Amino acid sequence: MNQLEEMQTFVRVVDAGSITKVAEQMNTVKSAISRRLSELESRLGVSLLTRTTRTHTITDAGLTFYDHCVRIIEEVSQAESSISNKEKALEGRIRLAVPLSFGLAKLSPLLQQFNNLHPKIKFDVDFNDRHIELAEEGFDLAIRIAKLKDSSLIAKRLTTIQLILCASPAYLAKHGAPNTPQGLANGHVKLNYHSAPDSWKFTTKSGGTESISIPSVMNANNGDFLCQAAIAGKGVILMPDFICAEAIESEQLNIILPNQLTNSLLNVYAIYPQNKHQPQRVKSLIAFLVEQFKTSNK
Amino acid sequence: MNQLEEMQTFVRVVDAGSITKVAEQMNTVKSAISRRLSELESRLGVSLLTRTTRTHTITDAGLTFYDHCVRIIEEVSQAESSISNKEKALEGRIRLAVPLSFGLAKLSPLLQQFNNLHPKIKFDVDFNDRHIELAEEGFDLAIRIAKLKDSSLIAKRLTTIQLILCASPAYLAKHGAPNTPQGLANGHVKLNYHSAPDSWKFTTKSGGTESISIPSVMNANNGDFLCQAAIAGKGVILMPDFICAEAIESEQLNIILPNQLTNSLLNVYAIYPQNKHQPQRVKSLIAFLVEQFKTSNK
DNA sequence: CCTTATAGTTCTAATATTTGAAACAGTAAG
DNA sequence: CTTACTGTTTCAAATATTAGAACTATAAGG
Repeated sequence: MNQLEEMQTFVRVVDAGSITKVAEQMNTVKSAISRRLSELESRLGVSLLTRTTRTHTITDAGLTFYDHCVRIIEEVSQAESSISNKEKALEGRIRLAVPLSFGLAKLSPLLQQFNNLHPKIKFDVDFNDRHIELAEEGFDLAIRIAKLKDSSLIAKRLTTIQLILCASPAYLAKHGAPNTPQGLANGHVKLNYHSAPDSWKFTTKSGGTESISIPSVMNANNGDFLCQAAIAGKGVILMPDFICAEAIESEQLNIILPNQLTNSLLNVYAIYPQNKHQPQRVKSLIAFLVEQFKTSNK
Repeated sequence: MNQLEEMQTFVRVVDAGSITKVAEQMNTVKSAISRRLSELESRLGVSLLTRTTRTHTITDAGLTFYDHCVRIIEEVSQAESSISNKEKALEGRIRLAVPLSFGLAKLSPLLQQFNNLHPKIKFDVDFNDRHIELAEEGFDLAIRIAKLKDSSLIAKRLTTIQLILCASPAYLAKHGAPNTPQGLANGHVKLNYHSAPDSWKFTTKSGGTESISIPSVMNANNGDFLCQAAIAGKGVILMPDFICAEAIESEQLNIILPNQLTNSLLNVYAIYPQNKHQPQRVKSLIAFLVEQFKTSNK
């Protein structure tokens, strides 16, 4: 019982005035068309066509039904094509969740660029460091830093972030610039970034691992704030490169113990629900981000 | 591929928020529901629901599609129920073709009665003696007198008509009232009713058949007109009883050679296309006519 | 008027689709 | 950490649909 196909068949038979012709149009045999019509009439309990052996005339009820059918068929085709087109075209809205600092520093310009390429794609960006249930909150895509555990999501690595240990020249002048991890443990204080580990691990020149823990004089979940504090000489920070790069460049901050940190690399992932059918706009954005990060890292 | 069922399933899943519940509602198993959704999404090439293993959230596209679906389902149900009800209820229009004289004389009062019983049933009556292609011209029903050959139609005998040979007393006084068919052949003239045969057949007292042909001084395709002419003494008429009964009653016409005509009975049939599903109103009318003629003939 | 071609219906074997049941995978709640 | 529950997948069995031929009846053409 395929109501829609029955309706379609009925409409075409009325239009063409011939079961045989419709069978040809629809690439089937006349018996199939005949049976569909009978089926429909039986279900409705109404004759739609008054038949002689060779011709048929539409009944009153048939006429009424015909009008309904035409409209319904039109609406179904609209319903299907509207969303299919929308999803296949580079337009519509992308809901995106990004970490605050990385988002502002690194992603923001890329999104602007992407938007220039595809002006019909609108963004709805949530800058937030909280954990987000992608599927449940209706996000198309999220950017996450570091490890993820949600296994029903798909992750694509975009780039890496270098963690850099640094402090201001004034601070270092006052507390002494350490040459070894051990040196850091003597009298230094840190400004603690939100989800950072309590202790820092270093790879020594001999190849061993050393874990150093120093007191935190300031905690915050915002890297830029801590970076400002470090520039003001409040302590040592372990910061993603994109946050402190500028301060290092201008020598407001100096790198401490370069290349000695273990696991100083964080991965940045684009993660998205494992939808079988992803809107084209989302696919495009992911591809764009992958491409951009690839070239900018060269 | 049953699009409508897919849409229905999708809507119910969105409403209920659970595939399992919908499976129960629809008296099937969850695997069927799950497969229908996947099928629909594949065909559209779009994710309608973003799934985790235990829950799902509707996507943007899903939301759009949902609205369409709800409207379409509503319209389909309207389309089907509207005509089903209309055809099953005692309302609507009956297109009826009836012979002119018989229609006016015998049918007209019955139709009025029927209309009083079922005031919602409208009539569209074509009083016409021409041959009508029932099916092709969209009639629900026709009343026909005598034989019919259209085998794709169904006929139901309603009543019989008695043909009566008569003339006015004045005419008979002038030309002589015949006692035998042979007597009629001597100097009598007839007023010829449209499709009547050229010669009249009589059953003689000895049991034989006699065929008499007399000149026609007037031809017409309207019985009432010929009846008036006969009353005016213009000639002999062979008329259906319902046309001349009143004139005979009032002795404006006298019966000639009573009970001697062969085949003086005509059958009246209700004929209708052999639709498998006839509107209830038409069924009712046929039943009513059969019933009324049965009682009136007692 | 008869013959032939054609339209639609019905029947049946073959084919395709859909279902139901069970196994499976993953998550939430206790 | 276990249990209960949700949704997905798989596959044999049930169901529905189709193609093709035979059949009925009409229209058209000689």
